[in-house]
Amino acid sequence: MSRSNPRVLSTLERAGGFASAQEVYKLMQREGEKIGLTTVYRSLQSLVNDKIVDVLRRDDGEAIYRLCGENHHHHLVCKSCGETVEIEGVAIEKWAKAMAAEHGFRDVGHTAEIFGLCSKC
Amino acid sequence: MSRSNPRVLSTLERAGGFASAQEVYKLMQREGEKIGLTTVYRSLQSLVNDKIVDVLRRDDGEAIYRLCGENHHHHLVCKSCGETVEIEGVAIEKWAKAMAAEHGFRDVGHTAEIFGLCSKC
DNA sequence: ATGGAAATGATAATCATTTTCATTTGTGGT
DNA sequence: ACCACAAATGAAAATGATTATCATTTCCAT
Ligand SMILES: [Mn+2]
Ligand SMILES: [Mn+2]
Ligand SMILES: [Zn+2]
Ligand SMILES: [Zn+2]
Repeated sequence: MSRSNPRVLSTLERAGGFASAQEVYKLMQREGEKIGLTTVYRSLQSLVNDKIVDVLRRDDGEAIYRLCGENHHHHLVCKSCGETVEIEGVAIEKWAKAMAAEHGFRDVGHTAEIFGLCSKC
Repeated sequence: MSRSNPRVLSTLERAGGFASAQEVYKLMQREGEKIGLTTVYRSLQSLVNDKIVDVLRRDDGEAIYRLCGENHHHHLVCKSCGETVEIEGVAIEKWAKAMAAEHGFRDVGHTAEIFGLCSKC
């Protein structure tokens, strides 16, 4: 495994919201940064692995990345326009713990996403 | 636009759960059905359009389809041995609806998985 | 300086999905 | 039956993101 190239993270920060690997790459090129597409992919994957960035998918399937808040949260995503709301999951946390306990599981993590149509769509 | 080939829907029903276009296609071939991959894609898209089928994406980006309204469940998976328990998610259902309402989302679906170590591992 | 490990990036390979387009099939009128 | 025309079909090629290879470069500890 490789470590994340700091310039990739810096570019993603500057990008503001979500950006795909291809977009981050093009951005860096426009700004004169010398970097390979492969390294951009590797760095973003590494950042996701370290839970420093979130990854989701556009409707067309392209993966998009964005800086993640430091606390654990879940997502409410619009299927149509991609608008994303980070939501709290107190109920989910309890549910996950209860289910794990009930079936004798330990060291559990969980994933939970809600998707639908936002008010604008 | 084209209409959905009924054999595709029938196959997706028989698959029971999620299945990708490629999987539906292979399933039909194995069962001796004569159909083209293109028609499978077109039919699934049409079914999604008509809200007869839900579509979401696997981690690897492949689109997976399932019948709408099919009573879904969630999974508790052991990271070590792979043992899987199907669990109820009443708390999750409520949480998803509440979050959606709070943020003005409609027609929402959700995914939720719990993973950890089972009692044997 | 030197050797090995890690990082890099150009290139090729993968693979799901979409596009083309020629052919087949269905339908309705005569 | 015959014809005209629209819809459906599917083989083949194109697309495009992501991943795998692998030779080269950069780091780093000794
Ligand atoms: Mn997030
Ligand atoms: Mn549920
Ligand atoms: Zn929206
Ligand atoms: Zn186990």
